[in-house]
Amino acid sequence: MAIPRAAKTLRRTRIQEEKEEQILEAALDVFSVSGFRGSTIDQIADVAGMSKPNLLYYFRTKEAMHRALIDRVLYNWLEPLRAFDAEGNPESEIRSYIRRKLEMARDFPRESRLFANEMLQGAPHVLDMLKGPLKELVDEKAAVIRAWANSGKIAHCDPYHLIFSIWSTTQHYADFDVQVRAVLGEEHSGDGRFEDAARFLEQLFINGLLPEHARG
Amino acid sequence: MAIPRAAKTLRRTRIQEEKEEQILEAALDVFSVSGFRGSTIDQIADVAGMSKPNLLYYFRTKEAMHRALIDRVLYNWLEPLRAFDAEGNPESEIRSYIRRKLEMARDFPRESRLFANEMLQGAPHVLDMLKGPLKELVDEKAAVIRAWANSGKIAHCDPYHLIFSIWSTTQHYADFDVQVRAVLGEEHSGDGRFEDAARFLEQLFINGLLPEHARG
DNA sequence: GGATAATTTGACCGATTGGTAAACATTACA
DNA sequence: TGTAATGTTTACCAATCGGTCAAATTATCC
Repeated sequence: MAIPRAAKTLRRTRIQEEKEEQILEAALDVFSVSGFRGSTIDQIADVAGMSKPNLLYYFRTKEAMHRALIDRVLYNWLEPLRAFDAEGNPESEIRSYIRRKLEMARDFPRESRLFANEMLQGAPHVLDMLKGPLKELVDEKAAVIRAWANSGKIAHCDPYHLIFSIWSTTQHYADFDVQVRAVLGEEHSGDGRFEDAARFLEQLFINGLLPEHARG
Repeated sequence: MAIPRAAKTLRRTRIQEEKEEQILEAALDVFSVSGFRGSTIDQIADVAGMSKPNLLYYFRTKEAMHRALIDRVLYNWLEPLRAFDAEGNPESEIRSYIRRKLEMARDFPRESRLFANEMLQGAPHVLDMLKGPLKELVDEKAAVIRAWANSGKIAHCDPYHLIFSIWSTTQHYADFDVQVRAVLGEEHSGDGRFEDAARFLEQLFINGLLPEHARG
């Protein structure tokens, strides 16, 4: 007789690890394209290559699947911002933050779209995280940027909007990938496009933030 | 006896104009949040304050509603880019393009989210428009920007990525509004936030594109 | 006012939705 | 190897989905 699913968490079997992994991978595929409401359990089961009830054996509801997926993806998503270092040199810190965010957009576009979908819907599942941990992290990094500006290392600017603009420009290449491809033409895809974007954005932000005394 | 709906387009009555307007307004509300798949006709009918069959009297399918909505919204959406003037002065053209896009994000956030949703899903309903009219328009404006760079009026840069970055930074304030609000705190909403964003972005793009000879 | 066209509604349809129950199959472990 | 725990499947459910239909209502125009 099957044990009530609440007990499942007491000891995790090999099969549990594998199947949950498999399911979340499929869920990422589906949720990142259609959002929560637009995705169906059947779709996810299809992609995961298992039956719907089997899927529901591991995650009791669609909600639970979505929550598990977001939890698992969230931590890594904020890693680049966490790595942003107050002790470092502003130019190289900003440069490598842009690089890292751009690499994530290239290597984890589904994760980017998952969040974008969530934002468009008003962040019903992650609002607390935005107002809590995310805000705190951004506040901390904004203070760093402000200190750089005050000591003349970069131009005076609103650090929050600077962070927003790095987020938006880099994530754009994941979230609006279709549009970027349509406008540039298919020939400009792959690494060339990535390098062009990186070069442009670094130029934009580095020159855009050059301290006042460094301009003519 | 009701006339076949195909004949409806021959002569449009007052009621038709009003109701179609009412429906598209409601559809914008719903589609912009949940995307095409995630939205239901019942939801839209609810918001529009009319019965589902009545709604389907004006638009025969959900698809038809969505198409009509996108058609209606598209033209205005590209207006700022169309207004981008080759004859003008680069700095003021870029400045006012940013302004205009930011105003649209502020005044028409639902329209912005409608497109964002469409992009995330791979643009199933507007791909031809992206590859056709949009690409042509962007190609044209990119040539203008390139000419400005070649004549030393602005720094050399990839004009396509410049356009992408203006799109993404400005639309971010509509599409990721929840996140922006969560991070800035509710007190920083309204026009103050808009002005801060405009100031920051103008600074970023104007300084970021300052021609090489104008830097120290 | 009456005829006619346009609009609106309630009742309904088959397909799909999220989710369940229980029988069945497999695994882990003594 | 036996058996209890774990995993999988088939069949199913009520609710919701996109959409139809015919009857009822309202607007238009002579």
